[in-house]
Amino acid sequence: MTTTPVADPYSRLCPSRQLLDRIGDKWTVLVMGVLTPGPRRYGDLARAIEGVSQKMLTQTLRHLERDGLVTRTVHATVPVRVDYELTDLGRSLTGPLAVLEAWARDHLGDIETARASYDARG
Amino acid sequence: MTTTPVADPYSRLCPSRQLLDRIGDKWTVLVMGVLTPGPRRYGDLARAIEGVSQKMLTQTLRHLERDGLVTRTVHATVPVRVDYELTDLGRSLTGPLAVLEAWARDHLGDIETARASYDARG
DNA sequence: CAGGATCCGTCTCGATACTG
DNA sequence: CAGTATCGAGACGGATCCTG
Repeated sequence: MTTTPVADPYSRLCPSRQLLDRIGDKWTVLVMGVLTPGPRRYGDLARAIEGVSQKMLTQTLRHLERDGLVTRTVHATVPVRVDYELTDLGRSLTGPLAVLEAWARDHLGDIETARASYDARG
Repeated sequence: MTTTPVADPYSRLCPSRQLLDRIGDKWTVLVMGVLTPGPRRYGDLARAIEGVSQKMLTQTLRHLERDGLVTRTVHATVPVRVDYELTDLGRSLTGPLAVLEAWARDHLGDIETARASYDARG
């Protein structure tokens, strides 16, 4: 390692930022939440996550699969059946997500309150 | 509590999702990262976070202030001086963020690898 | 059943120019 | 120094139609 340019001190170096780029979209954490208890079929996911379109559900699952967080298994039955399941890597992420969720449960109300009083004043 | 409609089971109920809506944008975690050690001036933030525009830095700080995560203190000197500092609420969030960062440090490489092999095959 | 393809609105973000 | 105002590009997400 003769030349290891640091480049962008923050945008490159901050791992949280890179991670949030991957899980910060609208549906990823919801999908992972449904998959946490165990494998689910495509249709189950679609029904469990109310409001998601097929496009976004599929796109989210593809991204999760691409990043090695979820496996996609096609059963050659009639009709076709596709199961999605968290990988070990995916499961290792549920812990940190639970930490976030716990904080949110405890403090989202505070944010709501702060925002309300901020908006009330100006 | 006679009527407590659950409404959207997931999009409303998932606190992680709501939290990510607030910290999942491009600059928030970076700003909080710089503010974690202690108060910083506007210009310090701008210089520390390379690549951020004044517009986005200001907008991010306003949002953080609005949500009660950061305080903004104007010193009536010449020239003007403005300090930003994490509130107790803001500091309470640095723990969960550190957990995320730790996971990212340990596993972002795995994601990178998975993605590379996924792209290589198709 | 489990998607793929397409169109289109919205919202985020960056660049630029100007101000107390 | 610490912002504000405006404009335009591009990403993100939703609705719809079609397929093996």
